[in-house]
Amino acid sequence: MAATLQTIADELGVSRSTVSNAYSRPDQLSPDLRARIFEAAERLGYSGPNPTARSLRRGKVNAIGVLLTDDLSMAFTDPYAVAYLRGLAEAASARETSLLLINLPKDTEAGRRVVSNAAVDAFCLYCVPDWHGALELIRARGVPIVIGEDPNAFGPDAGYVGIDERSAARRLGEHIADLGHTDVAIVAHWIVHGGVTGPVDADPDALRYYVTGERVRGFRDAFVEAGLPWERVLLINAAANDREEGAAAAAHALDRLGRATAILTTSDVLALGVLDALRVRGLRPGRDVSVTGFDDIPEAEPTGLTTIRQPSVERGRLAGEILLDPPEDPARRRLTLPVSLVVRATTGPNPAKEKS
Amino acid sequence: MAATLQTIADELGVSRSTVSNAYSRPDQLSPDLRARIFEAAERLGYSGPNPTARSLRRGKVNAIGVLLTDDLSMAFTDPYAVAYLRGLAEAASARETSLLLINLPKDTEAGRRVVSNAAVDAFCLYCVPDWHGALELIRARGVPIVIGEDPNAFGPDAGYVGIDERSAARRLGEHIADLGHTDVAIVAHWIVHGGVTGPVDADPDALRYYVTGERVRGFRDAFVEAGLPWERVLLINAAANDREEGAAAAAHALDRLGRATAILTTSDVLALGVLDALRVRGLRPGRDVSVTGFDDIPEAEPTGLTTIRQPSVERGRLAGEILLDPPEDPARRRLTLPVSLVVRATTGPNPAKEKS
DNA sequence: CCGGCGTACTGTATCGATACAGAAGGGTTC
DNA sequence: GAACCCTTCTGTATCGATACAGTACGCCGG
Repeated sequence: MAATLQTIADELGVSRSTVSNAYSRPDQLSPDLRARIFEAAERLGYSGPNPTARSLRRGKVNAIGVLLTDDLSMAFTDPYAVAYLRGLAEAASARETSLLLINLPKDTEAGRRVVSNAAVDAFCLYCVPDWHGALELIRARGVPIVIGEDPNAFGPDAGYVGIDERSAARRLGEHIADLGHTDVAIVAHWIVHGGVTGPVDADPDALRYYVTGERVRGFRDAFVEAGLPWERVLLINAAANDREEGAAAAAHALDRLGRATAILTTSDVLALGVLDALRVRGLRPGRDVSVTGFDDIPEAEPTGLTTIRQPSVERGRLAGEILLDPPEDPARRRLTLPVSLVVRATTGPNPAKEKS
Repeated sequence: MAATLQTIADELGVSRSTVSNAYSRPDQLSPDLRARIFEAAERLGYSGPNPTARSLRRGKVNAIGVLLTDDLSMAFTDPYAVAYLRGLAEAASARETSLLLINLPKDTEAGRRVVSNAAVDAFCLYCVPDWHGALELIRARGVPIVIGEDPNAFGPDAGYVGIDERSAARRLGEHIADLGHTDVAIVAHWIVHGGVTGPVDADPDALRYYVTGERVRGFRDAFVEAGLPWERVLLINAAANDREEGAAAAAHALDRLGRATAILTTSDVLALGVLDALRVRGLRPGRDVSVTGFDDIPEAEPTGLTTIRQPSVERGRLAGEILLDPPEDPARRRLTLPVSLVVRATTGPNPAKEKS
């Protein structure tokens, strides 16, 4: 039988309230009595108020829920996710709040149980597949939410910290078009969910995964404006957002007649894989084949990768701040952050044109 | 005023217990009534039992606490930590349990508050500095604990999943000694806590940080046995366990008269930094200077790093299993896992001897 | 017609704390 | 000496659920 406030109260012949005050409101009792309470607590093996009971009474648990999809290694492995979580953890930590990492199982019923049982003050959704059934339950929980992707996923009540994915991608597309490339491939994660890595024929307006959809549409915007027919663009699905899949996807663009001279990707990690594929084939990035990424992860700079720089850590930090110190002004709970195009060595003029 | 079980009960004229059963024990009521309860819940905006109240009553919160030191980026950035956390998350997730990442602030008082407020069923300590004041509070909480480093830190009641750090390091030391090296430097993290990167004069028997202490002592064991006087070994402190500090530390061993021909490190990450430092100076790893790591992180293999392979993911997974499904047999709650020496290209014979 | 049993639901105690109104006691002020 | 205040503590209501014993009732066998 573990000691509770009452145990200590009985031991000293004071009220339970007083013992509670000793821990939570030291100004409400004399220092002398407080010291005696702590001494008795120590003696009886009481280590302070039960966090669960306290949370119930206070209506606050000091935790933010972070949902991870079934592939949870990504949360720790993907450099963008790592940066985002770091920002979030910083904001939370500054407010004495912890992060509850919730792994969302594939099984919907189990997913609902896990979400229902999560004692949190708020949820931060930063890359949950939009189609997962547990999302609706999260909204029903009625706790504050910040999302990091589709600004419309949860309606205007949810906070939002994101970037203009589409126009950012468009800038990459324009850069490639300006360099004269006409044989272009796009390597994108989750064009089709649950699919394999390889070329797909998909309508950019009908992609389910928001981020990929917007980025692909942004690429198309640029190409269409540059007069490059969309039908000529090779769309390649990557089954996972990692380096290996990036390399595997690139193979489909490189080992064919009419090899692509430019490969755009939806993330730096995929782009690094594409570069691996080039290296294996003895192709020079930026000369034989141009490659672009997205995110500007730390590895992008030493690699010379042309990419979009986005404030990943900042996105996480701001999400945390919006959840824990919600700004009065609703407009300040929905932020679109600026990005910039970083041109490095992996992009260059279309070699086919140079010759002519 | 949010809806509770009582709201639903009143609406339908049934008892609160019955509504509770609808959610938690479907076999206790007729399917028909259960459906009506869910319908009413939907209508009144009730999203299921409050997790905090449920946790209080059940005495279980379905969460494992993971403490991170103030430098929390490490938890996401350090490859060993990432692997460990992944294993832990897998074990937890399989049991519908979440991970509560608790950032331990530098300020001891705030640290105690955060630990006290953490609603968890168990704690997993995998790299908390041994000297942090909040540790004692964790033990006082009386919840199950598994530690991943110093097996004696919490007494025999705590679970333990680790490796024999000292004998593992000894094998690296023997390997280096066998190759004939006599000018040896050791780059180690946290030889002195809060210190700067650079040579230090420290007694291996008096190091506070357990892992570093054991590994350094293991190196010494090997050297002493090989007849290499410990006084000749250059000990270099790395202020952080990252690549940059590894490179900075290596500079102290390379830019001096009587340059080291072998540099042992306490982690692969540091070793990668040492290799960076060699590259900058045009020195060939395994030829001009031998380098060893520790952990066998994914990057070690392509780099050709000689290191100790340890089961990082497995350590996390087993820790989670011990916490969530404690084996009856106490011996099975304290595991020392095997490691192996992986010799690759970064170690080779002492070039000074070859010449003669 | 009675005992026994299974199903469906109810009622109360309880988990371990905090909030808040109130009371006791001593000291000031006019 | 009455009115008032401050400090220090007390007592009760409450947070939102679950556990468990108990009740009501229909059904079956004998």
